[in-house]
Amino acid sequence: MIKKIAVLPRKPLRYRYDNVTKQDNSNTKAESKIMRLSRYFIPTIKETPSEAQIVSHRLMLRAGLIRQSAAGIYTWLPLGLKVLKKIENIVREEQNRAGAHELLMPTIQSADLWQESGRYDDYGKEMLRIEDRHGRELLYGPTNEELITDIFRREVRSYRDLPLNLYHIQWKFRDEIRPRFGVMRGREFLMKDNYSFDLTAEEGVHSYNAMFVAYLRTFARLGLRAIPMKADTGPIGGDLSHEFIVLAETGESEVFFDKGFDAFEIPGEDVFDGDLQPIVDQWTSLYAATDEMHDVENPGVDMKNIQTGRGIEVGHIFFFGDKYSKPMGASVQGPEGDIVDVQMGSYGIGVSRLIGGIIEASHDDNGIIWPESVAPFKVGLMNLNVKNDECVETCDRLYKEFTAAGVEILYDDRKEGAGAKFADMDLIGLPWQVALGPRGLKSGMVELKNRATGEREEVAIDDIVARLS
RNA sequence: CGGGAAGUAGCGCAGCCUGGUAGCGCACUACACUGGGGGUGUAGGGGUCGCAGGUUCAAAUCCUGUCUUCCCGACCA
Repeated sequence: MIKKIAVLPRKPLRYRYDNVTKQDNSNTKAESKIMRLSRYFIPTIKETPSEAQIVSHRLMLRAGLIRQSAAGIYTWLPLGLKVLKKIENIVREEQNRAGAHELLMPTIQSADLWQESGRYDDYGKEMLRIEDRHGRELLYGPTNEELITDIFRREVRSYRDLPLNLYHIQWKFRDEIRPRFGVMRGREFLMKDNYSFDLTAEEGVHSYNAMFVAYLRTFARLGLRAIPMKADTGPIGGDLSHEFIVLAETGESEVFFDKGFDAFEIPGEDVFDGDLQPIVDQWTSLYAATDEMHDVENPGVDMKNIQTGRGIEVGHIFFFGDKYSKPMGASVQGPEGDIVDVQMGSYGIGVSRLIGGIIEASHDDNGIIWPESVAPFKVGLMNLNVKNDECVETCDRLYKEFTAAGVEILYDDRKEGAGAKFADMDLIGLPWQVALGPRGLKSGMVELKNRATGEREEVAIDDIVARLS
């Protein structure tokens, strides 16, 4: 049988790059045209979805951040994805600052490595196992110790290459018996995990300390109050381990911590060159424990100084020495020519879970209250009357000016009533709301509202862009 | 995995007990009015009742199986 094949013209294909390269590729400008709510995609829900039990899950569905795809598996809608990326970036910046290097390991792993470490059988049903067309055993990675150790042992031979700290931000899958609480306890989740390699235990502790400090800074930048608590090292093992617990009234577990934490300062960004031990010593000097570790009968501490609250675990750091390096042969040649098993630590932050944590810690009856650092947009501009030409013109102008000033702005130009716009804007939770209607137009003022405090003030139309830039 | 519930329009639900033309509210579409806190009216569109099998003249409704989702517990970033 002869198939007719379309013959391509002989003329060489020539792409015109000029038009593309001349464009301004800055995010703000590229996005500016679509940040009109009438053209954007934020499907908000007025009613409470029945399956969502906790406030962050409800608000994430209502504000159009996520939609459930299967139990514990979610699609990230544009607004949710924007927040996720912002969190991811803050995590990334602080990791880089602390000296870690980013790479990206795959989600699908071969079973071989896991058989070598012995965890293929140990991990149990929580690990999602897959078979490819050739019958090879694969798995969707629940964590990456095996892979990273394999990379390390293949590429690193000498103590001169140490210390080394590698991280990635990648989707993981753990087939939880019972996923719940939306993104807080999903099966698929985005996690930053990293692994430090050092020659000696002392240097390993230094790497641990760097991560400890990086975590303090990361959570603070996310607008969270996180307290490091001594953790049960559990199956991962090791001597040194802390959980970072974010305080939120609706947290999953009860926590007990010394009032003295209130006075501690978050380390500055230049601390990594110096000795970190005093910082870690300070933050670990006071009592702090989750209900698992806290003995109510015999707390071993004067409860008069202890406050209780609820918290959500958002990070966990471990130093476990040669627990994995020894069985997997991750060693280097030391300065004396001897072969030394490296000292390892691993450090995790639940990036997707953090969105839930942030909302749990920051919301009210009307919706989400984003900390400015992770807000999907800084400002929401509302045209309260789209039938009024002058309103439209003025709002369009403000929108352009905000965009030109580099302010991340969402412009509600929909043909909705004012009430609907206010309600959606509160639900979405942008830090600043700018409302302009015919009434304000007459006096030359817009209403500026701070979402967090609820404070409103009149600001001259001509001043508002500068005010929020 | 143990215990408990639920699958009917995009969302929230009624109808099932007692089998007989598939409903309500919100959302959606069109038009008009309204225009500073989810406004009003008129007219519309949309559902093989999770799936499969069985009983019956007839099944959303009764029976069996199955899948999915949610809640409580043990587990966990």
